[in-house]
Amino acid sequence: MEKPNITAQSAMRAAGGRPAKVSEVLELLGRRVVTGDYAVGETLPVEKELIEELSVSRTTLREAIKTLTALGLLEVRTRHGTRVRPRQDWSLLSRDVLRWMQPVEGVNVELSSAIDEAREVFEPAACALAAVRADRREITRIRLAYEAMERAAENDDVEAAIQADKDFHLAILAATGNPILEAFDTAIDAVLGLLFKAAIERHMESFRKNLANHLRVLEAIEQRRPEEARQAMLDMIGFTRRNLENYQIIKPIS
Amino acid sequence: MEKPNITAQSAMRAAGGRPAKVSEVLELLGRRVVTGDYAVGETLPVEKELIEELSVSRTTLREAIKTLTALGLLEVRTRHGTRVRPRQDWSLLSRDVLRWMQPVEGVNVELSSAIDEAREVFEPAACALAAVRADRREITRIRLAYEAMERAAENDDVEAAIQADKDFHLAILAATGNPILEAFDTAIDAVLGLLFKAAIERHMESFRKNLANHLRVLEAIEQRRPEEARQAMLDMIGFTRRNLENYQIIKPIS
DNA sequence: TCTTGGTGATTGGTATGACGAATCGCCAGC
DNA sequence: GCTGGCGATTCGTCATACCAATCACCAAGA
Repeated sequence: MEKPNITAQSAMRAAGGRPAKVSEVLELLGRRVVTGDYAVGETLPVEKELIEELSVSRTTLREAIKTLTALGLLEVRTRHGTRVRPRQDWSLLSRDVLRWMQPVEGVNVELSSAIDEAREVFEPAACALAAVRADRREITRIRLAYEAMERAAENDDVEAAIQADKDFHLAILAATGNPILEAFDTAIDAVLGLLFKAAIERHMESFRKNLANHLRVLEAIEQRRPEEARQAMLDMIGFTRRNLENYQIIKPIS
Repeated sequence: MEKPNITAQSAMRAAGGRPAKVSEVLELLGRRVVTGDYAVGETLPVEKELIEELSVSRTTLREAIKTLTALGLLEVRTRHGTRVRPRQDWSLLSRDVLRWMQPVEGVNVELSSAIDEAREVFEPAACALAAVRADRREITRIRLAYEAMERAAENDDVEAAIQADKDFHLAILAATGNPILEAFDTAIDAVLGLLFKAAIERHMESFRKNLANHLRVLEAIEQRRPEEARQAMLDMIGFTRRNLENYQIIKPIS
């Protein structure tokens, strides 16, 4: 049902229960980079200093840095040190990077707005594709997510509502059969949780009102009507956008 | 002008000129995973065996595996070994992963089709956004790329044509001001090269015919007409798609 | 016979120390 | 002042060791 979601976050505890050191270092350095603690273009302290500051072995430090390099945050050159790469090279669709970019409390309005704008681009198209290509299994998954939303609405269960809403969108993405579009699911998964949580907690009623939009999407996909599905998703995102703007979780379109 | 493009590929040679060992191991293991040499869900040989097979130290092997883990290809659990994660978790927008997924000769039709389909989704939208938001600098970059395309057409310079065409599309993406959309530039950069190369080499004339489409996009952006820009890009992609289909570089829409 | 408990082997996680290669900065000599 | 070289710096790689968690196996006891 759920994918493993192996991220630094979830991997932070080794089987035993103690936090894994590499993950700790990764989290710390990753956050320092995205928060600008180490500015773009800046050179990080040399290995020796970081080892002393963090009290870890060189092995551990280097493994963490290898991960940050793979995520596009850092660039290591022999003898020149470790530097922060420009923002456009960061893997913004990585769970870890997205998490680091969100403040511990609240939301990153700039980033959330960008993701919401991207949703408006991808999700209607994904719906249209899903209406054409989804197999029975995938449609069932979408329907189950919708039904879970209905139950959550009845029970006033915020957590379940968020989860079901996310599942609904992820199921549609998965039904496009396009692996490139599916790559976007990380952003959906990582951020819709935040956005919806902020919105739903403020006003569960808006979640209920949005149920009808979801149902339209579902039915259009079931009936193999791509253009209706596209339009329904567009309407839904518009509805959501207005809510998010009202709560200042995202900023209005420029 | 050009971004550093630090990938395993380019990092394969350390400053000296000798290939870096970690990168070699990374390339080898990465390709084994995406080619299915190590199947999804399968457990890789234990560290000791890989060390012996590849004749590298444990440090080197583990740093390579750390990178593959960050790219979503592998998952390491203490005492359980290293396993290949399901395909939908792979970072398809990473240069390295995309490269591994393309055969050494020719193109991966499935993947190329998916990327082309994704382009049709986000590039028209990117054009519309660029028409609204691009600043003078960004518009200049787009125009310069267009002019480079014209020169390449005059000179029958295939390499320059490919590069300029890529630049044109990347410049538009960069002008959206949306970092999430920009994240797809990796896919564009890594794959348009392949696609265009295959197409242009076969028939430079189609590249020339496509110039007018590019000009329409450029002018619409300069004149701040988002809907015209969107439509122009849609037309351009349709034109390209027909070519690619003819050459069986991608498969027809389902 | 089945369960329970221990015990050693396996496997990844971390720490250390060492050496190499490339490069930078400084200083001496021309 | 310029040039050449030498030492120091810094990352890349290697070898080894120990730890913790877990698994497979076996033996003792109910």
